[in-house]
Amino acid sequence: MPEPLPRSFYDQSALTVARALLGAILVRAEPGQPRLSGIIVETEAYTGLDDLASHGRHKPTPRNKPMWGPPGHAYVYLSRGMHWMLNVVTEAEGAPAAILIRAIRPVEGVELMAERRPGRTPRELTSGPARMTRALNVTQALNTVDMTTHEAGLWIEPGQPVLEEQVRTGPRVGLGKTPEPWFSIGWRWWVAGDEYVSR
DNA sequence: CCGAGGATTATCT
DNA sequence: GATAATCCTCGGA
Repeated sequence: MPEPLPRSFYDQSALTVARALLGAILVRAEPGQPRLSGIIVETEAYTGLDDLASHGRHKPTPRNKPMWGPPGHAYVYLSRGMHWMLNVVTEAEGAPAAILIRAIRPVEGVELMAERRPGRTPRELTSGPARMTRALNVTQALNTVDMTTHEAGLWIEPGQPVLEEQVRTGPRVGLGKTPEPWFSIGWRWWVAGDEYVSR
């Protein structure tokens, strides 16, 4: 069984990590359940410094504090009062930055994912940040856990590298009234033509 | 197929 | 009190 990506992987620029995560395998292992996994096909980078779209744009608060924490840990928060979002913290401790994992292509445990997403087509199982967390049972309970070990049942393994010619970038999704240039900057990465990419 | 609007609640101003 | 790194349903074509 491959080892989780190490802390040094996440201790890089958020932009570098967001690109490098394409093709990696997100793994969810819960006691008494079959292992769930999928290939990461869509990511978004949020840096704190001057990024007016990022939760790390201001001071640390109870919610966004994990973004300042050590790289390789999870940052999970509730969006719109009902959807859990999964991020991986990047860059050195003290620098607020994280990657939002927006979509995966299911590999292992598709049956269980389907059970958790009743009435959905296969494509709808994990083709969006909240769809994915629902299929993988990622909730608040996983906020701040270390994703560089097997301990918490959530980690990322190396996968098949995605070639540069298959990578696309574009504006991040759902930013509302975020001002330019942050609204349109190409900090969303996805695999060209993959049906599991959101929208 | 497509766009509009509602759901639902923690979080921050 | 307003907002939110979203998803789903429904109505119209």
